[in-house]
Amino acid sequence: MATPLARTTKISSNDPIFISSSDFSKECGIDLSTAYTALELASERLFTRFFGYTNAEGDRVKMRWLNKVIYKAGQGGSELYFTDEVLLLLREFDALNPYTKYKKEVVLRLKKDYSLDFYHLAKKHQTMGGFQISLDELFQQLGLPESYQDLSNLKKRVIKPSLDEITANTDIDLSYENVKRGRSVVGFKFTVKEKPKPKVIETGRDPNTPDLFHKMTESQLDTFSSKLSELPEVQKMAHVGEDMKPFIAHVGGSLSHNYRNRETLNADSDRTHLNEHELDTNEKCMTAIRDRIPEKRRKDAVLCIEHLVTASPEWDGWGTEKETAFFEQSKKWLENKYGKNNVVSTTIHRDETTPHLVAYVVPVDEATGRLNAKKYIGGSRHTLSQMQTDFAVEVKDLGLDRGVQGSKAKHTSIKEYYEKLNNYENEPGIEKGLTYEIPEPEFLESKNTYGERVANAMIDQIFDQIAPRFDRANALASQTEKLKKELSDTKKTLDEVQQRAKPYLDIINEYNHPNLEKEFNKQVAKLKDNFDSALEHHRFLKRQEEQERFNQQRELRNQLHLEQEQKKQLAEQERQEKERLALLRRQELEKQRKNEPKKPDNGNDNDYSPS
DNA sequence: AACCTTGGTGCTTCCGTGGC
DNA sequence: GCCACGGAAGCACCAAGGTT
Repeated sequence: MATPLARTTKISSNDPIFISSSDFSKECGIDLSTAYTALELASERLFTRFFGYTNAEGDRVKMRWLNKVIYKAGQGGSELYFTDEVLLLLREFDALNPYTKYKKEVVLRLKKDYSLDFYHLAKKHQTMGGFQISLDELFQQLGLPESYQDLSNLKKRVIKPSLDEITANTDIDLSYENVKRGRSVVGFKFTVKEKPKPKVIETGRDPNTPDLFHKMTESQLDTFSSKLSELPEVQKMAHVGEDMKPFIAHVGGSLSHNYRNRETLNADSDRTHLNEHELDTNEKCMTAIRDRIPEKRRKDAVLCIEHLVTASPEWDGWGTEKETAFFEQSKKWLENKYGKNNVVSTTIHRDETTPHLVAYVVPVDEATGRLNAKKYIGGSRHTLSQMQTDFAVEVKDLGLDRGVQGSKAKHTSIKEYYEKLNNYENEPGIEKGLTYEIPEPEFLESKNTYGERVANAMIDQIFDQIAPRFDRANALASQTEKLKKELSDTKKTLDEVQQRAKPYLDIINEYNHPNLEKEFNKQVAKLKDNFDSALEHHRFLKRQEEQERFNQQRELRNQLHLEQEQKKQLAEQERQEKERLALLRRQELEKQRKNEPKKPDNGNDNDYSPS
């Protein structure tokens, strides 16, 4: 804080530079209550510090920064008296000496006692890639106490912590190695490397357009928005300041999304050129909003209303003249509702799923000149609902109807949408978690070395695993596009089918009348009765038929039985007749034998005759 | 006021290694 | 091969500041 003043004013060692506690607390970002003590301590430490150099004659010169410090108890600050040599050096070697020009943020981040000294040495030798320094020189330059003659303590407590802090908090990586003579360390070789610059998002917008939100990462934007709102200059522009802080941060974020100056995941960059902005940059838009907000206002006033006007994705007007008319009528409706001057700026987005219009409205009541959002969108919980109904009337001629009143449908907020994108691991089909193997510590390996090794191994493994997931994500995106097209084709087919079916559906609807239904039911009842009678008759006939069939079968059986009996009788008669004939034959033969004379026996064996 | 965390300091112990 | 020295690691203690 003091050195810029010492550099730029023509003061001598007798002129003090006054640093107040309040300035000190602001600059260092600490509470005012602790700033008094901190300033006193800082002054004390600076008073004890010295530096050295070799003059033209080759003599070593040691010099203190300050020759006097006065704590002004009554004025809440300290008076610093720089030595003439320091003042001279600051003035004359300003251009060559980077030490006095380091950013305050860098200086404040270096908390260790010797970090700043090492940082200074490193920056001085950065272009050469590093520097070598003997132990004696190091002790002299840093003003190290004798206790650090123990090299282990010097490394452990001075060099390593300082280098770690510099590497973690500044724009350079600083490392070191021993310089030995025999086995003794006689100095150190420090290596300085510039860190790679942080990546920026290329938005493809006009490079000639100056823009506060251009080429920043998401976190940078957030930080910037927040910091911007804290700047006295911005607060001054905001007339009052305090209540503009969150407002500028919020609107800044909204505008950078609106003007596509930040990465917008749900937008198709190929269609971004189709977007229309009433004011061509977000900076102009922010200025216009700010200019419209009255200087005198309540602390809790609503400063701006962001409107989003759209219609169902299925509407057939998208991409036709109807779309243009829709947005024109929407704007006209907003201007009628809020007054033309209050509708500060409008934007049409055509690069998201459904085209929509975004309008920034400052709710100034023309009658009183005051902010009065309640007049337009407050008062009753039905106001917004009524607004939807009014708007529906405005665009009814375009074939649009009001949405379902009192619908419980819940939109996916942008936050939820992005959270879902980020939590892709929970999606089905996506592998969960990243895995990595932690290497085993080597024998006698130090914790620091092992820690670095583990960290490097984990980073390598995680990168290896992330890369294919990116590929898969791209593949999924392409698949999604394909499915979207299929869905679109299916919708077209469905529309065609509905068109074809329409005449039939109309006929059905035409006959869909209560009396017809009664008649239909009557006819059905009659038919049912007829059916029941017919069924009964059918059953009767069937019973008769079965009875007849039974009778026929019985008759047949009787007849068969009779025939069998007759057969038996005939067989019996036949047998009796045979027996009678046989008897008659025997009787005839007996009679013949009795009547014939007796013949001699001539030994004829063939002669057979009964005896 | 008690407790915890962080950073600094002094000291000891252990082990590897270069010199003799 | 012995030994003194350098370097690494860890313990104990203290002070200051923050948290509960």
